[in-house]
Amino acid sequence: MKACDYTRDNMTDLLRQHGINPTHQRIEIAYALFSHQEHLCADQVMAIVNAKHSETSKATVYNTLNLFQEKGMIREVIVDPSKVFYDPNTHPHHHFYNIATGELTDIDVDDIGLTGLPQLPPGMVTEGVDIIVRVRPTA
Amino acid sequence: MKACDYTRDNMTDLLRQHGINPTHQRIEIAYALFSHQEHLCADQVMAIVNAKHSETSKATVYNTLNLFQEKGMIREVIVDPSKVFYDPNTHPHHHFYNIATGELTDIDVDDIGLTGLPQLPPGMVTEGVDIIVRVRPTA
DNA sequence: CAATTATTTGGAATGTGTCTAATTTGTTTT
DNA sequence: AAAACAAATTAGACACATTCCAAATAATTG
Ligand SMILES: [Mn+2]
Ligand SMILES: [Mn+2]
Ligand SMILES: [Zn+2]
Ligand SMILES: [Zn+2]
Repeated sequence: MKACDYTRDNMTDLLRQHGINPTHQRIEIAYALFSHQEHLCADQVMAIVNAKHSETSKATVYNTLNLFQEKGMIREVIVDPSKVFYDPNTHPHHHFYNIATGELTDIDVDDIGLTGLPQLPPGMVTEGVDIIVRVRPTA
Repeated sequence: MKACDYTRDNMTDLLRQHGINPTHQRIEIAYALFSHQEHLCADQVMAIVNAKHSETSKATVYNTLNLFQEKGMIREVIVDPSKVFYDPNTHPHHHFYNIATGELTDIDVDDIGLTGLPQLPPGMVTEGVDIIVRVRPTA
């Protein structure tokens, strides 16, 4: 799917596909995340959605991002102790994290090989593997 | 160094080795982290240090943990959006994160192999690579 | 000892994120 | 369509980790 394919109508379908009732606010929040194709935190989403006229409350932005995540429509990225980033890319992938700017960049999981992880204790299952490469501009 | 080798006297040396002036509070905080050999967050450190009589303020705990980290004596682990964990193990290594209990377990870096990381853009250097394996008890 | 510097401290402030009870919106029933 | 019911949104209070600040203490220097 190309970036220009992320229309509000497509967001409505996407929401339905994830069993989420499409409302004005939910469509706008989904559109903010998917049309930008970026890793955004809650207050950035809020700023985008309310850019013209204030339309969506803080509570709804947080409720909705958590709902999207529970339904598997987006993913959380934990790299910054002060805020959560939300990622519209739910395919398995990893991240470069620019510690100077806070910018996140995807790393395709097909490219990388990871071996030698110790066996899990019995009764444990892997929920996911996150690789974060912290980078910074040369001093 | 064995666990029983972490005495308060050794902490004094360790602090000096990192260019940190050893004070009562700094020695206690270092001792809390190194003698436990665990991943602790700020309020756990505070609880340990003040277990008997309240001796160290919240501000000092935070100041000191940040100082230790800047001087490379300990390391931050970012896995939980609500709090930072501090790790007395500064050797390169990775982590299991039990999302049910919040417990962190080290993974030795010698055991694992990681290949295929894309080349960095020019002017960028890698500061570190963190691999976090999120695990949970079988449903 | 006096002066200076380093460290610690309580408490206020900041910033994310959650909670709650009231309102609005949407849907179903009669 | 009006009433009843359910779902979603909202403002603002709240919680909590962390930082900030200016005053108090402690340690060092001359
Ligand atoms: Mn969440
Ligand atoms: Mn920090
Ligand atoms: Zn991503
Ligand atoms: Zn560790």
